Amino acid sequence: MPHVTLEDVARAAGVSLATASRALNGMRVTPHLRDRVLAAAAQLAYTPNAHARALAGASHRTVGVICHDVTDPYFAAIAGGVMRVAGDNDLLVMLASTFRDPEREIAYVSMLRAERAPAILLIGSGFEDARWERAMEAELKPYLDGGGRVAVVSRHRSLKVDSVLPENRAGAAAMARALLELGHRRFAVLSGPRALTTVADRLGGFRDELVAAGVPLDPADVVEGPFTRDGGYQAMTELLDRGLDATCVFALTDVMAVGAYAALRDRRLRVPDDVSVAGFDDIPIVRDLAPPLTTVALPLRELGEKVMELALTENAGRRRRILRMNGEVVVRASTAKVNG
Amino acid sequence: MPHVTLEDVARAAGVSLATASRALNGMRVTPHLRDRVLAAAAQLAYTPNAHARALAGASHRTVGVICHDVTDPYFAAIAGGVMRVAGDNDLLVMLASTFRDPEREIAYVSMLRAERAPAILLIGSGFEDARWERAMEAELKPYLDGGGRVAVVSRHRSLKVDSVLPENRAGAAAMARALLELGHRRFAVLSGPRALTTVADRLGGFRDELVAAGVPLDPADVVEGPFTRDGGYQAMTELLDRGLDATCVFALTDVMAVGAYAALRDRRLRVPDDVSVAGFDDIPIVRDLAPPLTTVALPLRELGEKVMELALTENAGRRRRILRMNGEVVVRASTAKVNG
DNA sequence: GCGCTTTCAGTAAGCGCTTTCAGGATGCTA
DNA sequence: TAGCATCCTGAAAGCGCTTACTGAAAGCGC
Repeated sequence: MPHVTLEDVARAAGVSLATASRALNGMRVTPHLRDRVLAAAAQLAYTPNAHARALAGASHRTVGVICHDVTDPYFAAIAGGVMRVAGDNDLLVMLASTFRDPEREIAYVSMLRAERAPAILLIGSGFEDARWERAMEAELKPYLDGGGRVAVVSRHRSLKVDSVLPENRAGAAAMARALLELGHRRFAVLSGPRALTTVADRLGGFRDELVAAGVPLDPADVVEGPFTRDGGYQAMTELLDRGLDATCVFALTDVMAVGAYAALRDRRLRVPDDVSVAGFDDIPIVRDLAPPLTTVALPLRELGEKVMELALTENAGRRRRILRMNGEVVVRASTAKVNG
Repeated sequence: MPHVTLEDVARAAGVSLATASRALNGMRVTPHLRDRVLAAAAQLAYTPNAHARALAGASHRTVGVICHDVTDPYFAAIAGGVMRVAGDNDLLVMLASTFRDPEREIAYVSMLRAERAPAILLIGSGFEDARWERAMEAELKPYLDGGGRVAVVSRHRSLKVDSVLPENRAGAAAMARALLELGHRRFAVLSGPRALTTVADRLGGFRDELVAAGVPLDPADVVEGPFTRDGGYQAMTELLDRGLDATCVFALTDVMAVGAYAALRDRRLRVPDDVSVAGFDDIPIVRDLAPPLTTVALPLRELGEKVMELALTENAGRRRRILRMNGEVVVRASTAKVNG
């Protein structure tokens, strides 16, 4: 037989469907009957069909989390925070990775809509792409209208939903200040794809602060690569091939900084003796690198906890709530003082 | 209005429910009508209710993956492989983390059963616990009988399902040989919880090989801690507090080795000059540590790809298939030669 | 032009569950 | 003991969709 159904249980217990349902859901039922139902259910290894249940109106407890890549420690850390809060609220979490494909991202939202997930969390930088924005809005609008809840980390341009924003711009500016303080005057940046809002913010914040201090950042000193370890490796290698002039390299994410470390090691260059390196995010691993990485510490787990909480909290007024989360520069051994 | 239903679409298009359904599912329908249906659907931002659809018998495409902790690079890497294959097969992946809680693991299986997921993948070491085994079996049996597919990575004791097994025992033995080869004779082991099958296998393989070479491993030299970075840190610290006698420390996982590095650094001890360190798994980050870690390289992504493939392939005979995956010792700079 | 097959839209029967509604016991008040 | 409120149980109506099954229209050979 393909599946044990509630009807089987009811029949085995000699009660009606309604009674069986009530017994299983803990509503008032004569103890005598309740026991018979539970026993029958256990005996038949009955598992209610979640779809039928959802269809029949019972609310379900699986929230969706969409990020670029769970494999990336940045997202893993945030996801960890989300799962903590979800666990406390007896929710199950469904993690999806888009691998930075806007199409796939929208496909996932669509499928979560279809599943009637009570909440959808979008983690990670949005795309600066009008077409994408419109498509996303088209998916989200009816979902929200249908009572769905949406909250996002770090994408803000147009989406009118609750969000928690890492202070990318301010964090990058603070990093610029810290590095200037150490005496650096010639910088290079390992950047990610320009289409990501995070890139625009971090790069802009860094550059503006330098410029404000009278230290220009030549566009040629900004090398672009994928937001991955290998992207960092490539970008750093490219910089090296051109003949590195900078005393300090700022990677827009820690993951890229890891790649940069490897590229430098392959060239027998030492950090920070030959060149200083700084990152952004403070993913857990960077304090275990040699040397430990100077970076902007974002409270990643907390970001995750906050979005989940935002999505959980009723927001009747339907006004967008924004939580700004500060990053803090943590100077570790990867950045050296330079004698001006 | 809460939700646009197929009926709304059908009415708007002036056709019957059946026709609307067929048009949306790409079955033969007069082009004229088909267009009207599609237009209506688009106009109303219609999304089919996945639950209703599943209930009505359409197969659904979300497989469940259960692991201990997605945040751990080991699982993240395997999950990456799973998602690759799933993506190629147009499947969505639902990732769940149990945080090593057997209860929660069973709860997730139960809920995936309820969702009628076409496949469930269990990633990671099983628990050596008869009660757990029985409960798990009780969940899995009816699921399999109902046509569900199950495949696992690295738990083998009792579960009668397709599995891909990292050669933990052989890998650990090979590591022992490699380390003996380097001249080491006094070892310490950073171990995980004994209840995990992986621990038993790796520790056993390592110890047996040493013993075979006439090098005993005193139980006091095996320190147990959680299978985490902090677990490694603690265990290493404990070892150091006792007065480290070994020339080489073998961490049962790379993640623990990372913690060990930190503990050693805090004591101003150098790897490998003061002590050699080896790990197991070859998670991506370890080649970026300083020094790069000697470890047993498991093809993690591939493990993930294989389980997903196992689950996808029909296995009519219902005979358990086992894929054994070899690990290979990769000697990097964290282990030094010792002059015997 | 007649009976045949073929094509395609519509009708209706569920999928398995929750929940409203109605009715039969039961227990209480007077 | 009659009369009413209280509790439970069971019957039945969907939730939104897919998919036989039905039947009308159209195409074909003779």
